[in-house]
Amino acid sequence: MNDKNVRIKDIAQLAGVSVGTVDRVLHNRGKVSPETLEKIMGVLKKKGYKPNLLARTLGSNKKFFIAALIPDPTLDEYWAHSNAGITEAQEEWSHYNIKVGTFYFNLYDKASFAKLAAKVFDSRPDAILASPIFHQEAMLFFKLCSKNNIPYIFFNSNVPEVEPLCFIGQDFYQSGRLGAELLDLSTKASGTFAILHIYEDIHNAIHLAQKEKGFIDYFLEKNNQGFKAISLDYSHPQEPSLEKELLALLTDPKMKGLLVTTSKGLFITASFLEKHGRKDIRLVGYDLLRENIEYLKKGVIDFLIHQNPKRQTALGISYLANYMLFKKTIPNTDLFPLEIITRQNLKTFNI
Amino acid sequence: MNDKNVRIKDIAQLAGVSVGTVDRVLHNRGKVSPETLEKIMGVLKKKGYKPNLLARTLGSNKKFFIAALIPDPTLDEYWAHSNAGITEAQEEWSHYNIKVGTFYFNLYDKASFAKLAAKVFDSRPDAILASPIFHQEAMLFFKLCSKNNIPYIFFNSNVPEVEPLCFIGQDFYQSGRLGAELLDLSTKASGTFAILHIYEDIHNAIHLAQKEKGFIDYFLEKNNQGFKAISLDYSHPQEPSLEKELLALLTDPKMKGLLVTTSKGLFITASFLEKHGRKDIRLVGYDLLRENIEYLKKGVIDFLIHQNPKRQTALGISYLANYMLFKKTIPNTDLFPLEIITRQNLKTFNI
DNA sequence: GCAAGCCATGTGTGCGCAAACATCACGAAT
DNA sequence: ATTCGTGATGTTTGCGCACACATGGCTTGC
Repeated sequence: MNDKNVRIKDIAQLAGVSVGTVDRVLHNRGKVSPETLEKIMGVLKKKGYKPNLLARTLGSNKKFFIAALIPDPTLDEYWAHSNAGITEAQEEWSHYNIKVGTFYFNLYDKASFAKLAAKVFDSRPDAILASPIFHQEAMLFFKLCSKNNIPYIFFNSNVPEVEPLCFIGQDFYQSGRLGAELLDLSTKASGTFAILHIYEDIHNAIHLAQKEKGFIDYFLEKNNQGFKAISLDYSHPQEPSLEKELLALLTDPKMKGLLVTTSKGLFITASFLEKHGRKDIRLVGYDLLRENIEYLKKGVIDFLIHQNPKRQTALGISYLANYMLFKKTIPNTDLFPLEIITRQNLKTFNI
Repeated sequence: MNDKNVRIKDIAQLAGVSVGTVDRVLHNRGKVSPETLEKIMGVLKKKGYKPNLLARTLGSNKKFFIAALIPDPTLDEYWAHSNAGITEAQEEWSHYNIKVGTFYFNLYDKASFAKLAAKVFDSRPDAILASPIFHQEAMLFFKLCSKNNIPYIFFNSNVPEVEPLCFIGQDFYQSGRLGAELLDLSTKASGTFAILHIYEDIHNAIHLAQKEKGFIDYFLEKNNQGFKAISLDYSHPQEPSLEKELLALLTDPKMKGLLVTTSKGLFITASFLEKHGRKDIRLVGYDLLRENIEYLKKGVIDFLIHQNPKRQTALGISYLANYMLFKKTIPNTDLFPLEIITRQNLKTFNI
């Protein structure tokens, strides 16, 4: 085969037409007779034409604007990581005429989501990356985007009803199973295991339910071996009452381990366990937040499951850029590996 | 600030010179008077000029050739993954005038490495990605490359003496510590733990030593709690003798867990444990090879540590491409996270 | 029968840059 | 004084493509 790249010019020459006609074929701009169309298509396929993407983006002097709609990173450490991923990707794609604008809503305030969504719409973005944590509000907004042909990718949580271009996140069911397994492996004895939902807001109820199902299923499969799994909800935790309830929970001498589904609930539980000196109870939870890391190092938390929020958003921007710039097809869903963090591999994740 | 990108033309205009002069400054091509140089530098800094990398690579119609020197992927599943990463990256960068040529040497044959290295050199590559598993031979060859100003990146193993542009791999010491920790966590009792080196060839002796040190150190820190760590070498394993030796090892009733440092040694050990029904001994090892995955699923292996060979090579190519194309600075070393694989998160790594 | 319209196709320009090429002034050598 | 070299600078071309624009023939309608 010929080593040189085939250009539009070459195709035109081989088909006996001008570059303009080839261009029309490549972009479906019509006004091409069926015969020449067929001829050009033939040559195109035969020579395996691949557009030079550099020249393409250079030539079409388009600017793209991506709006990122995420919770305020200053209010929550987890979202700060998401935000960092956006910043990183922004940097990376700035060369390609891609600009990213961030819109931060209040994690605890549905109304602020709706308000910001309106702002996003007003900014006339070419695409949107969002964490649609308020289901109803998100559904409304992204239906509107759909109508206006604005593509969007979701990360962290999904709203499948509005069919995003892609969902980037984790398999929560499997995540619950993993949590269960880690407790199981690190105890190697039958007993009672609990999954705790400690949250201040309801927006991630769906995740929690899925995690719970995975957790329960895992132990159900071991049912005949004396394992018992229980699930407990602590919404809107006021410190004193929560502590009393947790204490009640731990009166069960068979209690072997806890999986805490929310990252903040985790370090609350950890502090509790530490305070009461319950070293015999294994503790597993989510996310590399500062306090969780501290408790992991101390040995109060045994395993952390990492969601890689930074990579989620960076990939989201990257996908959108590729989609718009290069018409790349992107996967319908991209579920990240469930990464297990312990004391010994923590630093290798250099957070 | 002005929204528009500043171009060379703009800089030239502001400095009252022509684009040619600015170009000379940007590329250190000399022939610029000190005054104009200073003036241009000033404008450059003031306007924060950033070259349009698309236009740059388009304009300088350079082709780059990267040679990848790795063990024959058909002889070993681990290296097949490395090779897959190269293929993937090749695809990704083909648009940017970057071509990758692969050179496969025999993993068990130093001479073939030297021979292939010569071929690599003859191909006059602009850069090299290599796994320098034969220390001496690699040292010789890359000294030559160094003299000829051919940049190179190492992955998997390192030869720091020849100062590669970057080393991509894992922290083997920490990896040994992690292996120890996983055994420790999944037994929660004092006893004897062994690190086993089972290998057919000596080339990765350095890794093994580092892993061993980490392993031993971990348990040393627990010494007062009745932990004991031993290390055993089984080079050139002939199945019968190896089995006998392993059997001898397991007569110690206190034996709680094994860390096997080589991926092939791992499934040999697993088959042995399975055969003798030693379910009480925890087994930890390396790499997502087909057989290891089987034993993980069966529960014979408890944890696998993933080295992500595919991502190592893909990143290596990516680094070299960025280095040559965009003059991007790349890190001196990039140590990958130590990823822990269990039955429950295995599928989320979609190997 | 001739202008208007339209379809199929060809041509030109610019994206931002690298690099070859051109100019020009000034001083040294003949 | 004329030539030549050289350092400093300006000008042009082309990379491969998108897209606006131009052309030219052929069909309509009156």
